[in-house]
Formats: sequence, structure tokens, C-alpha cells
Amino acid sequence: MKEDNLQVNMDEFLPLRDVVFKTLRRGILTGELKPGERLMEIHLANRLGVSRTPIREAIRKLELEGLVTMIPRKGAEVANITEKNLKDVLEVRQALESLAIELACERITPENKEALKEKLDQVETAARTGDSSAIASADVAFHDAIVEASGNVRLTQLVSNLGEQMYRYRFEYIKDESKHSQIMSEHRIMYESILEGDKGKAARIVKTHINNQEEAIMRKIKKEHDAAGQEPDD
Amino acid sequence: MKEDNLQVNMDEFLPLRDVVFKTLRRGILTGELKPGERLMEIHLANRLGVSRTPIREAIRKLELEGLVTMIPRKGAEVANITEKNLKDVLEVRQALESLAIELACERITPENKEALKEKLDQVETAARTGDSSAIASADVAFHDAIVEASGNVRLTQLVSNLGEQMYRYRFEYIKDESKHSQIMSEHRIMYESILEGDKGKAARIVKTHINNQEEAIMRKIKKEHDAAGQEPDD
DNA sequence: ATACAATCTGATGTATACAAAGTACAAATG
DNA sequence: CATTTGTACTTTGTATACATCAGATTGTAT
Repeated sequence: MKEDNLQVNMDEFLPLRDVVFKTLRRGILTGELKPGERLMEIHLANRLGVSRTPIREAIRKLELEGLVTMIPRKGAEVANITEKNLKDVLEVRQALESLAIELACERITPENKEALKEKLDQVETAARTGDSSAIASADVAFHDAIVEASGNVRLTQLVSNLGEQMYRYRFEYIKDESKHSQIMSEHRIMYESILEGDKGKAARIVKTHINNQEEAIMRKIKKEHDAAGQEPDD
Repeated sequence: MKEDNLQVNMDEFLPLRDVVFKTLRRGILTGELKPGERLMEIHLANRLGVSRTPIREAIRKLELEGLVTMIPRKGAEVANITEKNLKDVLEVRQALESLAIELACERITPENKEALKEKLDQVETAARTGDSSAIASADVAFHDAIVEASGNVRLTQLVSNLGEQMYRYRFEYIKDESKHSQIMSEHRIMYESILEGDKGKAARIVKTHINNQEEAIMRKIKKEHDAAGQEPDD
């Protein structure tokens, strides 16, 4: 009798398949749909108030994104997130964000600069208030602004997708308040490196920034994994 | 009255949607389905001898891969490949293949080494015979072996996907026979760098290798674009 | 002849119906 | 009592039917 946060937002002027896609993805990324959970079409269709067709089309996309795995003649289930998997994602993400900031150093436009400064300010004010949620979203926005400044559309898509894979863990490295000042300074250095056009410095700081995140996330994962080992699944 | 190479391979034990997916993707990547061409469901369904449902599900995947673009209430069409687009892809691919070879330097296993050596030999024998097709596929296999040796599954997926985006142009930098010896030596250096574990050297040679490809492809693209400007579409 | 409107066509978007296959459970048999 | 087989049920895979919308075409009025 759990409450059903999985609701389609009918206000959007999108095909149902896209609404369902977004809904399911959000459910998976927030952890409402748990890894290993089966995604049965009729069930979801009833729950979301649509027919099986849009559900299936949404699942096809989630499948390609790697968020669900298909078992032939059995159906879809939420992909399991392993430590290895996350490490792989972070490794790739580090390379791509490094590329992004290097490209940004070369190509940043005045508009990008303005946007980036704005996001930086938001990170800093959020960090001062200590509001984890605000820091997390400002952090994401800041990184998005950097990737945007790279001018590479495909890169933007990929980084955004990889970022979403870790949505669930975005708070982990922010929770530790003692790190807030460090986070702030890292962001400031990134910003300055870009303005200076110092690619080497920029790439280095991005790498350490993501490494810090990785450590925090890995700690969390290990903890989750241990917990999962104890309690049997319902 | 053009011949219809777009045929589903019914021998495969896969859901029709996957067969259709592969078929359409192959059609797009080989250029049989031309950029801008509309993909109408009923037509494709008749042509491939299946119903609309598998067609639609295949299109959803192609959509997420970026191979087709959806126009609301109008349908799918083969994505246009612009010069900018290809540049973006190659930029990302360069970063990811660099990462792959660096990781391979650290993590390569004896089995990986053996496979890599085998592919290298295949490249060299193919280069000596001058068979462009053989060189192209051996080249792909060699790079795949490197990425495989990185031990990063996500990276493997991404590189493979990006590689497919440029399937059409894989011959371009091989056609020029005067470059064959250069290609061979580049591959050998990559191989040796990995064995030596020299990440810097490995990354550098991969970058120049891809840069060379990029030049050849860009020349080709420009030529295609000019040609398209002259002849009107039928 | 041109502009505008109504209609008609053909495509997508969505729902449902039907087929096939895998699984679980129960009954029968050794 | 265990094992095997058969049957029913659940769920996916595929096809088709229905709804809706956008664009084209045709007809009419100015």
C-alpha cells in the first residue's frame, strides 16, 4: 500500500511515450523503482493510466540508455547498479568533463561566461547557506554551463546522460559539510582556469573534483551493498 | 524500381523489433537510407513484412541513438549528418579512445595482449595486400580490442556507438594507398605503447591517428555537401 | 485569378485484440 | 515420497483497429 509517486504529468504537450519515458526514468533515477524490480507492462499501464503501447516504446528507450535490461520473453527490469558499473561511468565522465572544460577554455563566448559566472555565484551562495539540495542543483547547473561552453552538442548529450545515471548519488559528496569550502574553491578554480584559458589547470581541477565525488559515492555504494546483503528482498 | 537491400534476416532468434532495429540502422549507416529521408511506418512495415509495432519500437531506439529525428505528428526521418555533427563526434571519440588506450596500458591482460597482437597482424597483412575493405575491418577490430582491454564496459559501448555513427566514412582515410604504410606504423606504435605501458605515448598516437581520419572524412564530407548543392533531390 | 475555407487524405498516436511462450502448480505415476 | 507431465495462467510479442491531427486539394466567392 505504498503511495504512488509515479504519476504521469498530463500537462506536458508531449507524446505519451515521452511522458512515460520521463516518468519511468525519474522513477529509476530517484530509486523509487529499485534495481532488479520487474517492469510489467500491464501493471505500469494501469498505474499510469495509459495503454501498453506507450509503455513499451518508453521501455525501448530506457533499454538503450542502459537503465533497464531486457530478459527475452520475461520482460524488462530495472538495471542493477554495481560498483563496477558506477566506476566505469565515472571514469568516462571524468574524461568527458575534462574534454569539455578544455574545449570551453578555447571556445567560451561572452554569453557562456556570463552564464557560468551566474552559476558560480549560485554555488557559492548555496554553499554559504549550507542547503545541500541547493548546492547539488547549482553544482549540476555549473557543470552543465561548462559543457555548454564546449560548443559540442554530442558531448553535451553524453555528459548529461552519464550525469543522470548518478542522479541518485548526487548528494553524497555534498552531505559532508566540512567539504563545502573545498567544493567552493574547486568551482572557483574551474571558473578562473576557463577565463585564463589554462587548459591543463582546468582539466586537472575537474579530475580531482570528480575523484572527490567518486570517493563519496563509492563509500555510499559499499554501505548500500552491505545493507542489501543483510535484509532479504521482499 | 530500386532493388530492396533492406531485408530482415528472419534467421536470427531475436524479437522482430531488434531485427528491424539492426536492419534500419544498417540501412542508415551504409547510406541506403539517406539523410532527410522519411521513415514512414506503414511503408517500412510492408517493405520488411512485419507490422507497425516492431517498426515503431525500433525507431524509438534509433531516435535515442540520434540516427533518426522525430518530427511531432509527422514522423521519423533519417538524421542529417552535418559537418559540425561529425566534428563533434570525432572530438568525443578522440577523448574516449585516448582514455581507452591509457586504461589499456594499465590493465591489459595476457588474453587481451594476444587478441591485440592478432588484430595487429591482420591489419598488417591487409595493408600489405592493399585490400581497403580488409584494412577497414581489421582496423575496427584492432581498436575494439584496445577498448576491450580498457576493461570499462560503458566505455566500450560508447566508443562502439560513436564508431558506428561514422560507418559510412570508414573507408575514406584508407582509400589513399600512399597512407597505408603510415597507418601500419601508427598501429604498431599503439601496440608497442600499450605493451610498454607508456600512457602518454599511447594517447598521443591515438590522437594523431584519429586526426588523420578526421581530415580524410572532412574532405569527403565537403565534397558530398558541394555535390548535394548542385543536384536537386529526386 | 487569387484568397480563403471546407473537406479529404494519409500519416502518426494510442488502444486493444490475438498469438506464443515460459512458469508454476497440481495431479498422477513410479 | 519424489519425479514427471499436463494444464492453466501470466506476460510478452505482434498485429490490427480506432482516434486525431497536419497538410494538401479542391471548390467557391470576391
